[in-house]
Amino acid sequence: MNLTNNLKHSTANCIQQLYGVQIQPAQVLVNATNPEFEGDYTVVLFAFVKQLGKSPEILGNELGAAMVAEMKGLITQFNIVKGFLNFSISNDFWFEYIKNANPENLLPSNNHPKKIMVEYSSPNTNKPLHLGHLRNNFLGWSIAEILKLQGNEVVKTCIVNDRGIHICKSMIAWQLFANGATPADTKQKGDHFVGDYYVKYNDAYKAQVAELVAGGMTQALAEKEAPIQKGAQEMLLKWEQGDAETLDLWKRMNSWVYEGFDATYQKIGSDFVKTYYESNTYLLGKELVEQGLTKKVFYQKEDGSVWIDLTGDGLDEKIVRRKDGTSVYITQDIGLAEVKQKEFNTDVSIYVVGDEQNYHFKVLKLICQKLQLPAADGIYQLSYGMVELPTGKMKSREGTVVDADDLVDEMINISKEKTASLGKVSDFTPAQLSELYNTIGLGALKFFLLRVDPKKKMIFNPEESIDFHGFTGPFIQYTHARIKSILRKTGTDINLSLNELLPLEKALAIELSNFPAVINEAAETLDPSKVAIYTFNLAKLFNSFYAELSIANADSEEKKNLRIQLGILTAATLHKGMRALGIDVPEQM
RNA sequence: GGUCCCGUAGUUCAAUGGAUAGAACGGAUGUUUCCUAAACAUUAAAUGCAGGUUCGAUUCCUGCCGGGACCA
Repeated sequence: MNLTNNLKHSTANCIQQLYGVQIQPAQVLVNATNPEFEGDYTVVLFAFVKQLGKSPEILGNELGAAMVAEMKGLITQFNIVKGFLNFSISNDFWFEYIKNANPENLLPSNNHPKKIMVEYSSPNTNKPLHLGHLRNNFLGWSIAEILKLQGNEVVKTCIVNDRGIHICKSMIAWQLFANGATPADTKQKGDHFVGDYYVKYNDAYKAQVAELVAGGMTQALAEKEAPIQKGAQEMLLKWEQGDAETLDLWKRMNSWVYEGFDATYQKIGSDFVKTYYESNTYLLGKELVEQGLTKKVFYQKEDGSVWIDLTGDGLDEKIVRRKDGTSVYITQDIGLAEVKQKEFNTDVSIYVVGDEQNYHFKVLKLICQKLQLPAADGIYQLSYGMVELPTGKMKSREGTVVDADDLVDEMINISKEKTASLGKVSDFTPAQLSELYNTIGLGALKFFLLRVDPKKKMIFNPEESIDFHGFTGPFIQYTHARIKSILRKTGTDINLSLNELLPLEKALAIELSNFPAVINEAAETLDPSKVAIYTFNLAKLFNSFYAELSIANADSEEKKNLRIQLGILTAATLHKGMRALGIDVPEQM
């Protein structure tokens, strides 16, 4: 239990003893004391003033005295300002904390570990990954890592949308325009190669429509009649009928795409325990639709289509099977939820999916609940906002998509230039340099996308967003490298003896002690930005400490050892925190 | 038409109903005989509008204005 929780329990306890009133510890608000007042932690009393019929002054005095008595040796004194009860924590407590903290074990304890699935990435096979996918991948990976740090068992999965009309568009364009070319021939990454044919399809389609319109056809009709469009539809039909030639081409082109994806995933550090393919799962919901009809969860309309009425839950009616018997998007998801549950039997299943699908997931969970599927209650969408450009949304048709591979490469290049201009790593081998550029470039990118509350849409400005100063990954990486550099010089073989703590030393100890609570909070709210903000604040605090107080040349051996220990703990915490974001921290930079 | 989300310094982001709304970038000014200046210190600058609830509202409620998403 951390100190904040201790204070909450003690507050509840003392109120119970003094006034016989029951209060839940969770109701007690404990904050860090505002720096302009004396104290370390503050209990906010206003909430209890009315309930207990006491003025804040009297309540504060009685409660403060009782808590000092109860937590003797821990709390040294208290003061009251309006309704704020400020407690000072003893120097010895913080010293003991610093002395006993184990840099190898900084994590929260968890008595109720869960088995949690995190599904993320979810690409289409007709286009390469873009900036939006990067946010998804980084979020998914990070939240999985944070949940692991909290002590849970995590299964990372991916669903690949590998079928449908959009894939057929790439396929027909390839047949028409490629002359049998392959990614190997053109020395192109497979996903980009296939994506280019998707673009070529759209160009050809537009040209054909324009031609038909010029020949006197209406726009609407032309859009239906364009030969390439008809070709794609025929191809989809052949695919569904299992036509061997079509399937061969489909497999061949998808394998190119997967090769490209794998390269990107490896570069950005995404991995999966299991990858599902929609081509294998898209029929799975059908059985459940039949069951739902029997259970009268669904009903059939006169035209034969199958629906569910969710108006009682504040939503609409939703179709789950078309009149021609084909399943819709949500039917597939119901089937997949069931399959995943059978395979992994998880307590919770988190889907990392953009907020444009909020409604879809609300419906999905409701339907699963009404069907009484075991997976139902565990379904949770980690909904994240769009990444927009200063000019607005990314639009592939207008060529304003920021390509994931391009962006990653650019970040690495910038980190290379920046590192070279500082000239601090002249002793690195070429391989070490290359690794360092990757670490810094990806660190900057990941941190940039993860430092914002996932729920909010964010703006990415290609010119201005790339920064290596201030609230960035490289700032924290630099702080870590700097600590490591100092520790290499001072050594880390130390013996700690009791010290009076200076304000900056104490502030660092307090900040360090918050780490487990931050991990818990990030895990509970599925919000890696909490970890990003925390690591930044810790690094900033250490940099102030560093500028103010010398470690290697401290006034006394005791001080030196104390500060070395603070350095060890800070470095370890930054390392753990950044790893939770999928970011490495270099030993030197 | 219905449902949902979002409006905070010039810009990008913070702030479980709590003390004088924090950071970063950009702007201004300083700090390098001493442990990594990708750093540190000082400084100017913001809650869309109008009501309401509350001891206290960026946060909750209502209306309006502006931006976005989804469902037909």
